[in-house]
Formats: sequence, structure tokens, C-alpha cells
Amino acid sequence: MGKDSSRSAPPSGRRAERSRQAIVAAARELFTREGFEAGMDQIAAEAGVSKVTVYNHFGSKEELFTEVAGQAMGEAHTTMAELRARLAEAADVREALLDTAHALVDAATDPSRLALRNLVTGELRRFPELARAYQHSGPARSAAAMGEVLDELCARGLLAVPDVEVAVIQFFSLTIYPHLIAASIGGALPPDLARRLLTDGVELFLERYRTASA
Amino acid sequence: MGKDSSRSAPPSGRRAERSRQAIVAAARELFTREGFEAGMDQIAAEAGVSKVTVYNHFGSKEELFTEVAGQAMGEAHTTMAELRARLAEAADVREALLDTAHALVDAATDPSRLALRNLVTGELRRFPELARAYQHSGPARSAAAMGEVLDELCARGLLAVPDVEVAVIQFFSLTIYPHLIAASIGGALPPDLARRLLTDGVELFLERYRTASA
DNA sequence: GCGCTTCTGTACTCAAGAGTTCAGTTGGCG
DNA sequence: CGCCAACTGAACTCTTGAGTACAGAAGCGC
Repeated sequence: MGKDSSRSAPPSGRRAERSRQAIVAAARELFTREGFEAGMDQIAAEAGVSKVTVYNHFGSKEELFTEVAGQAMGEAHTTMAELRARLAEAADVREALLDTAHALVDAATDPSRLALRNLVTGELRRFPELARAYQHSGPARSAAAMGEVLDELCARGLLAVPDVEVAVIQFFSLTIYPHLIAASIGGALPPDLARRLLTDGVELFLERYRTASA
Repeated sequence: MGKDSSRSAPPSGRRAERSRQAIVAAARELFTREGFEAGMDQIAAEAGVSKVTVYNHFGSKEELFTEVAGQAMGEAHTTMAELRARLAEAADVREALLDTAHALVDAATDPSRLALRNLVTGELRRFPELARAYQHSGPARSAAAMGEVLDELCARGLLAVPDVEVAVIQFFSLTIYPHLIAASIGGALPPDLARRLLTDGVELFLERYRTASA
């Protein structure tokens, strides 16, 4: 009787796995390059696979899209982890924060990350749940991690931060937000300006929050 | 012979003007609510006008869209002008900057402005020229105006700003960028947090750039 | 190697939406 | 008030792209 409540089960096996990955890779490439307007025929062709196969793996375009977006989100988690690890080694606060800021900017200006961001924001109306998922798995997680970084620096007596929630946003504002804003209109900050912004932003942050002892 | 190189001239007259405005208003409403996916039939209906009339005024959907976007951009210019006017009256720097920041945040979180922003960023791929126009008429102009504000405060001896270009971005970062970022994912900052961010951001900015005399 | 599952290729259906046609109506300018 | 430009409405064309059907050709598990 009813083998599957929704529709026939997705294919499994070695061959199927290869196809699936090729499809996701192609879809990611085309979605990030052309947005949701990318055609299924086009994706199938790019994956070197028949369109029917695509539909055997993913029941619809929406399903494929959310799969791609979800997978790309998962990759974002790595950055923050290694960031906090490196922090333990930093000698003084300025160096620590400069390091952190640099890592953040690098991550934020990474083309594939940017493409994902623009993809999600661009398709907001079509996938409201996806936007919420992105918010939760990206920005919210980064903010939490950054909060812990600041807490740690406070615990070491290097910083004095009365309102961590605010300070986290301020740090992001002074480092990555200008890049994100520029990127959201399809532009990028000139490297020279980016450099000044980074060092000066950290300076600004420090002048407010560092303790006398540091 | 050839009356018009492209196609028949757009209608003129009192009746035509009424139609045109109704069309643009309806298009703006629907485009900002549903994005470029909004249908021409839908727009015509909302404008209380026949679809043919729409095509008599605007040769294509693209043309109508750029008209709407361009018109909406024009309205953004008012804010910055009155902002600099109010600034002349402000007694002390903190108050002046708080005022400025408040006006900026109000403007940035204004729903219709946000809708325009999201509309342009969302349709970036389809209208690259439009994005450039937006960049030039919105952000670039705001940055220039803010630069003059800072210059003025420097001239009055209230601030000391070594790198105005950087300081402008920092001020925007500390005030409006968090709102823009939140809005780009379809969210909004909680009012309480927004308030703390505003006052604290100005404080942060001042601690760095105000002169001893102020 | 047998057989099931997966994949291919092509050709199809179906729906939506942009833009057009046209015969007839209406508003407004002279 | 008479004419012409602007408008209506509804039916139409065309294109595009999602999703399907099906008959046959692999690949892979056993």
C-alpha cells in the first residue's frame, strides 16, 4: 500500500549520490549567479544530468532551492569556531580584535558567502521561512559567538563592556556592516578605504571599551 | 514621415495625466509589495485603468518599473536638506549628532524607503543601471551631506576629524546600518535595543572625535 | 549475469504572464 | 458641438518555464 505519504522516495545508492551532489553543485552555482530565475533545464544541463533525474531527487524547484540554501548555511559555522580558538593566543587586546575583525571581514566579503546572502535577501518574499532560518543560523549565531569573545576579554580584564548586546552590534557595525551594505547594492569598498575602516574602527571600539590596565 | 524614432509618442492632456499618475501610484504600491513579479493586469486593475492604457504610457514593464523607482528616489533628497538646516540651531555637539542620528534612523526605517531599498536590491540582476543610479542618488548623496555636516562641526571647533571619509561611514555604521541590515532580512530591531544603540553609538563617536573644548 | 533501480532523451501538457489587436466608447480641446 | 486623441474590454498571440510521460539504456547490488 502507500509506500510514502508525499511521493515516491528519493533515489539512493552510489550512482544516485553522485547525481544528487552534481545537481546541488550546479544548482548552487546557477542560483547564486542568476537568482531563482535560473531554469531547471539549465541546472540539469550544468549538472550533466537529465531533468527527470533532478525531479526524482527533488520534487520541485522550491525544494531544490531550500536544499541549496540550507547546505550553504551550514558551511558558515566553521568561521566562528576557529575565530574563538585563535583568540586565546592573542597577546594584547588590539591585536585580538584586529584579528577578529579581519577574519570577519574576510568571511563577509567572501564571494560565495555574499552570493548566498544576496540570494536569500533577494528571494525573501518567495521564501519567508528561509529568511528566518538564515537569520537564526547566520547572524544570530555570529552575534552569540562575538558576545562570548567579548565576555572572555572582559573576564581577562582587558575590556569593560557594560552592554554586551550593544557592543557586539557596534563591533559588527564598525567592521563588516559597511561591506555588507556595499555588497547589497552590488558594489565593494575600495581596498584602501576598507583598510582604514578596519584599523580605525577597532581603534574607535577600543577607546571606548578597553580598561586602563590594558 | 517617421513621427517618432522609438514608437508612438506618450499620451498627453488632462485625462492622460490622471491616468499616468494612477498607473504610477498603483505600480509603486504593487511593486513594493510584491516585487517585480507583480503582474501588469494587476497593476492596471489597481489603477482602475485598462491594460492598453498602461502600455500607451509606458512601452514595457521595465520602463514602468524604472519610472517608479526613479520617482521614489527623487523623494529621498528632501531629508538630507532639512537635516543640515536643523543642525545650525543645535547648541552642543551631542545634541546635534543625536538629532542627526535620529533623523537618519527615522528616514532609514521609514517603510516606503525600506521597500524601495529592498526593491532595488532585490531586482539588482535585472536592472544593473538602476542600482548604480540608486547608489549615486541615495547613499552617495547622504555620505556627501554627512561629510559637510562633520566639516561644519569641525569648523566650529566642536569636532576633530582626521579622516572624514572614514568618520562618515563610522557614523552611518553606528546609527543606521544595523537597521538596514536587519531590514534586508525582513526583520526590525526591537525598539529598546534601537534606542540603546542610538545613544550609545553617538557616545562612542563623540569619545573619539570631540575636541577638548566641547 | 539477472534484475531492479536509476538515469536518459525527447516530446509533451499546462499555466502564467507580457504584449497586441480591434471595434467601439468617452472625455475634453477648439 | 464636433472631432480626435485617449480610453475600454475582451479576446488573442507568443514565449517561457515548470513539471510529466514513456520507452529504452545503463549502472549497481547480489
